Amino acid sequence: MSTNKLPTQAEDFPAWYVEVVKRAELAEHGPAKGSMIIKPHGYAIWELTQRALDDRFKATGHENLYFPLLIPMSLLEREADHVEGFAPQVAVVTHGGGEKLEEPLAIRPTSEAIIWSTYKRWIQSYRDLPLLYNQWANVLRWEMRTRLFLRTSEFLWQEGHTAHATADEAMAETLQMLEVYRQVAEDVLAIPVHMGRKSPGERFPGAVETYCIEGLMRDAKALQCGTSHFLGQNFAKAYDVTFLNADGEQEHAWATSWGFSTRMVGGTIMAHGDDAGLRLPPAAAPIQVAIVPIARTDEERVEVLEVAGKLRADLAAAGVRVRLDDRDQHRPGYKFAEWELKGVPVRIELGPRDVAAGRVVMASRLGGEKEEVALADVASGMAERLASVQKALYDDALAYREANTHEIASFDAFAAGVEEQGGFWVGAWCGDGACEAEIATKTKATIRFLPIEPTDPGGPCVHCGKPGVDVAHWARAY
RNA sequence: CGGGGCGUGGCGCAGUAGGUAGCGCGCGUCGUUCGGGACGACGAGGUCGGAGGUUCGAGUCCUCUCGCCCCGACCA
Repeated sequence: MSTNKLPTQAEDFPAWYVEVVKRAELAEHGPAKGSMIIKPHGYAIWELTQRALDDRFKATGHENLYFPLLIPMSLLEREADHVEGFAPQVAVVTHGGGEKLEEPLAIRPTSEAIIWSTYKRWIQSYRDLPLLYNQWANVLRWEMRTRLFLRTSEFLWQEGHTAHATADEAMAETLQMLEVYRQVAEDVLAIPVHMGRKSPGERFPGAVETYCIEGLMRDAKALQCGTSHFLGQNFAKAYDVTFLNADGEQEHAWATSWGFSTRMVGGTIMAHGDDAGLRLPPAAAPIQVAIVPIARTDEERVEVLEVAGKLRADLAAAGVRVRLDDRDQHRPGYKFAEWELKGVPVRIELGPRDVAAGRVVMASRLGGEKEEVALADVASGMAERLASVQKALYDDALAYREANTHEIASFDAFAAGVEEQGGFWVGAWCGDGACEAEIATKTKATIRFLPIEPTDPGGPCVHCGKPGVDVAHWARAY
């Protein structure tokens, strides 16, 4: 690991980000363009996120299944908007077994096509509905520009695909999963998010409505953190999925899909990190507590490690993810810096003086003074301590977002403000896609979201002056 | 696709007029160290992205080629 200083967030945020990802051993570039090797510390963050999501999926009645990576091109091409939206990003397998394939196979950029072509066989009657399924998978999108975690050509995610008998039920499902995403983003990753609706221009290809959770990163740029789509009957029509309702009539099924990806590991880094590196929310921290033993002599080492080992066992028994850093090739100062870089929320220093006094020295990744805590109280008080770190990170991010959210007083102020300080800019929008596009061209800011229910802004569009029909949050985004 | 950059020990880099490859970190052994990124000694490790060419001789010059990264347009 390099011991040079990190670039600071203020001088070069993108460089800071890449360096943190690499030095904290979250991930590195794979050999193929835009690909990523996720290392154990990064993957463990993803695993914790996965578990939090999966538990909630199960609790809301969903089951996991798995569909194939390869999709025959003809299948993918059935839904017009969907094809048009994804065509430029699809990688295609043309050869296999040393020969050119009869029909090229697309590597899934998302799985609506293969899933809905299959649902056709699974759905006959309203009694077969709803289908509440989710899959954990990798997908591939040929991106022009990539960034570790935030945008890689291949990424890991979950994609839920549900089928319903009525539009109302499908819409309720769409919003329910959006709420699940909000909970995981806020309660687990400690990233405050807005729940909203995408403008037609930002909608998922093939969706009737796209809802999203949207967060603000430490550089005042927005990040789309998860999306939940109400697909209407578009896919059922494209893939001919019909069912007989209770009145004996054929109907097309109603669909939703929703996804949350490894991008959020990047979001967690950018929402909380500081100039010393990562700051992980305890709920998503692979290691919540690192114990650094300190000793000079062999006798001290034996004595300290014995106490440290017992402390580790006590913490583990209390349900804490704890690491005893007993590596002897590094001195304590090195370890302090490393665990800070890796974002471990709480560090415990344990040396001969502490052993003698029956206490430890505790340091929070959030800063402040080191604190002496009686050995006997460490394990019992840890859950509460971690919870307070979790809350503090969330509160900090929320305060940052509030401080970087602005009402639009005039278009010029908006354009200048978004350029100089970033953040969310809130104001009235006329609902016209052409106007939206012009704003994007002029400011590089896009509508990140509209309220879930259209809301009268009570004034004219901030750009064109036509009557406003909705309240928009604009920002520059990843 | 447009603009820029880079391919040389594991990582980051240097490389003289073309003369047979070096530095820092890391790695191994030993010793001293250990409460905020330790130090010393010794040691291991490279057909310089690939192919062709010029030359007595190429990391270095020429031609071709492959790949990756960064910045913009596309996107979770």
